[in-house]
Amino acid sequence: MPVHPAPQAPSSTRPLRKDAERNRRRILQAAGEVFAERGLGVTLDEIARHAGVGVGTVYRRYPDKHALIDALFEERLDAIAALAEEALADADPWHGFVSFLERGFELQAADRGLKELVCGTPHGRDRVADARDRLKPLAEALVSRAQAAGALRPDAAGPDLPLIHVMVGAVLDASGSVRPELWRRFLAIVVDGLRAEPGARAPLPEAPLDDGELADTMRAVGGRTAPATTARPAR
Amino acid sequence: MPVHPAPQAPSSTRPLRKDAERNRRRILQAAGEVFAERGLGVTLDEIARHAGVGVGTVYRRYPDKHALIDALFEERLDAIAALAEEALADADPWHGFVSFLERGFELQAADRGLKELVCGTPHGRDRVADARDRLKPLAEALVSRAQAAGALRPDAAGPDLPLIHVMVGAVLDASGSVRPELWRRFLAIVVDGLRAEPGARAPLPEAPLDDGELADTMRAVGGRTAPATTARPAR
DNA sequence: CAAGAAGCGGAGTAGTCCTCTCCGTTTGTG
DNA sequence: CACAAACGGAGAGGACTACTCCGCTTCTTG
Repeated sequence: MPVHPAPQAPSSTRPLRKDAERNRRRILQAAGEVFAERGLGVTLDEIARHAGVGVGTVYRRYPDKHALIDALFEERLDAIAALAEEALADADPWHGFVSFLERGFELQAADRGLKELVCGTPHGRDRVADARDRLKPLAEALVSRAQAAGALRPDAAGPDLPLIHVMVGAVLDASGSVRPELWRRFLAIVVDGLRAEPGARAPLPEAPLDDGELADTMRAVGGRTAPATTARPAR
Repeated sequence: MPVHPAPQAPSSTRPLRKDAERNRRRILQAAGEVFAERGLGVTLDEIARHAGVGVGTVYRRYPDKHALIDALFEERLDAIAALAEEALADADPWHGFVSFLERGFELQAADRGLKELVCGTPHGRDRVADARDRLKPLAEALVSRAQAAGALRPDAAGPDLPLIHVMVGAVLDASGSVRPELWRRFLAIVVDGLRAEPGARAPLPEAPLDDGELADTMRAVGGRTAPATTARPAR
């Protein structure tokens, strides 16, 4: 296996050749676009084509797909943690809580690859696990602060948040290409269900789907039949 | 486990040979069990093994996988429509509405194949489309009856129901093997969000996940990286 | 402005997984 | 018992994907 020196080698080693550096940028940008649009499942061949380089070039720079994903999403995962901190600084605990959810989904709606990373795709590995660990106490704080303020129902809990992401994320996946903003409607329902006291409910955003949209959406859900949990009962 | 009404060739052709008939039953039962447990993605080889017959035998009886699924799930889809009619007969419109959701998810929690069929997997084809068409007016009625009674928020709509299935179904998929009943907690949140007026909220059922369970669950979500909307999967 | 190092492209390899076929063998039936 | 019906399961064939290899091109450097 050929050596793959520092992927971006900012310092120590001598700088990349001009064309190599240009290609590195192209690859990163292409990967960003393609992952965002079609998810982490795309092949590196596809990214290479989009970047206008050969696959070999991609593999020379990033030893495998995972390394590329890692390099690409590091900052984006930081952005989510930053979101939580921002929300925690919000004067109104409930508003902070809700806007954390909304912002989070906005990011995910704009980037399918990010969504898959957040929702536990195996590609994530360490970097994502780190991000999750960093996020956990923040989410916990967000929840208990909103509960202390009497706005969030007291029987909700920190570990419910990831599942809420799973739920609304499923709507995103299903309807994303049909009505990109539909998730707001269902997040609103969930958020209303999380309120401690139902005082002021805003009307639901986004009209319900019409028949045609619904048909398209349901077709998208099962895109393909899930690969059926392999025989292995556990890890 | 359920009844096996008229096989499929009750009249015209002459009855199957004794062993053939026995195998037909075995296959159907094995398919029921395996699809329920692992989803529609399992291979026919696997079903054959489970049934104790060769693949050839399965293919002789059912020209392809789809035909087998069709034969197997017809009655189960009817059961869901029956559920809706039952719910419509409930004296309390809100209770009818909620119990329709609950019963529906109970069925799906017990049968992963059914869940995939309901949630728009491509395998369904005609039979499922029919079932959906039959269900639509019933769901619509369930919704407007509950709204007329002032129990369901007026800005909810019939076409929201399938998406609610998608949402809660996602929780089912994620946590099914870790905490099979967790969906009840999130369905409760959603249902509380759908209430017109928040009078009597019951506390959430099912404790939130603990850290270990959460980790297992999130690992299950992205089981595999979604195959990235292919350009044209063809047919 | 050479010459050799660095980089490139993309066909090809190897691996996985799945559906469905074929045909020699076994079993049931009249 | 004869012969059609049914069986089993190896393997053909197809789809896809991650990654490698090596002859050719492009930079850099003295």
